[in-house]
Amino acid sequence: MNRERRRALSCWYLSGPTASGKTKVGVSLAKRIGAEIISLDSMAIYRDMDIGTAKPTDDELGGVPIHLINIVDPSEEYSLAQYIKAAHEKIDEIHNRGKRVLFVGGTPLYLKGMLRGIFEGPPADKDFRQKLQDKMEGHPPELLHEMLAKIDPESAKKLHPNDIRRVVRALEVYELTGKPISSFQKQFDSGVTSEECHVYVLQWPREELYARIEKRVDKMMYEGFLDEVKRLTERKLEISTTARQALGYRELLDYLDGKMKFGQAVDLIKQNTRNFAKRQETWFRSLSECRYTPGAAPMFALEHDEPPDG
RNA sequence: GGGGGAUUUCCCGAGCGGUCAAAGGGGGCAGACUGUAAAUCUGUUGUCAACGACUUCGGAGGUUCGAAUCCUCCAUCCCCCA
Repeated sequence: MNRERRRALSCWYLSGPTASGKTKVGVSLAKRIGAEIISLDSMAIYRDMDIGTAKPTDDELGGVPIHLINIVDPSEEYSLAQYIKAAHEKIDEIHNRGKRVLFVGGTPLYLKGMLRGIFEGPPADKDFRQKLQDKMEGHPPELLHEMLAKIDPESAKKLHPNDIRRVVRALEVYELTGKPISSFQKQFDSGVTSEECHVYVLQWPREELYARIEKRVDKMMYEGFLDEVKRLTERKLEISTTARQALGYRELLDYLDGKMKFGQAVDLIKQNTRNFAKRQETWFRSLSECRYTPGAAPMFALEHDEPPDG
């Protein structure tokens, strides 16, 4: 196990699907263990996107420091690798201050990136992707997959021909490094057990979770979510593709573009959020590090579960 | 009061005598996922002792070797003329 991974595993984590109550529980947990919070959220990194990302307010934080929110402008793209790098820097900073680190958030890919590490690969290459797209003009998507099968049969076998994004990335990595992406990805498969780390996942019965989501979306609308999105569209800078795919924002953006009625947009936000929550849960199930705790009454058994040093 | 149209599996919606447990979409459920991830992709979805059987297409009858598809009556909804 390398140094990065050891460092990541020395931190505490609180995750769970959207609307599971992570912020509230996270803040109280942070206070109990003397931690600063690092947000584990792919959208809260954006400034000016507050209501829709359910960013914690100063009031909710009650003085607990939080990091990696409001660090990029909505016009900028952002990626997994950037997050992981920034997070590791933050961990060092906080540890040097003699505090513990508690990650709080619901982006499972980022969670896995912390827990299992990521591979040092080349960033996305827009030119390459553009060229590939031009080349594919008029050809069936299976052709890409066939191309991949020739250079990296292992990845091709794992990827569905329709999974164009991943097929393209695999092709891209090969083009840029001369090595198949499958040769980089081997290390992430095995994780430590939940007893060996502090990764907590808030859990709710599905029905209750869905009801909480509905309620929360209504609350966001009441708090002025639409105005927040309007303000975003009034800026000079275009909203980046990463930022505009945030739940709620994309539906409201479509509404403002006249693509649907307001009520439809709100219903869609609820629906898409429910689907997302379900996908998050699939992730948690796949990570051996996760320890479940009931969202309604999380218990952290601090007395006989001493946190690791550092 | 008269004329016309509709009723399909959780929802929307195809089907118009056999190849129909019934296209497609939505939803549900499950899975994948490492530089777009709150994204993207995949599988599954009547029941069962399940390569076969059984029950479904508003209800009840009928025609036919055979019906979700044709006929009759009933129910509900919609439209048009009064």
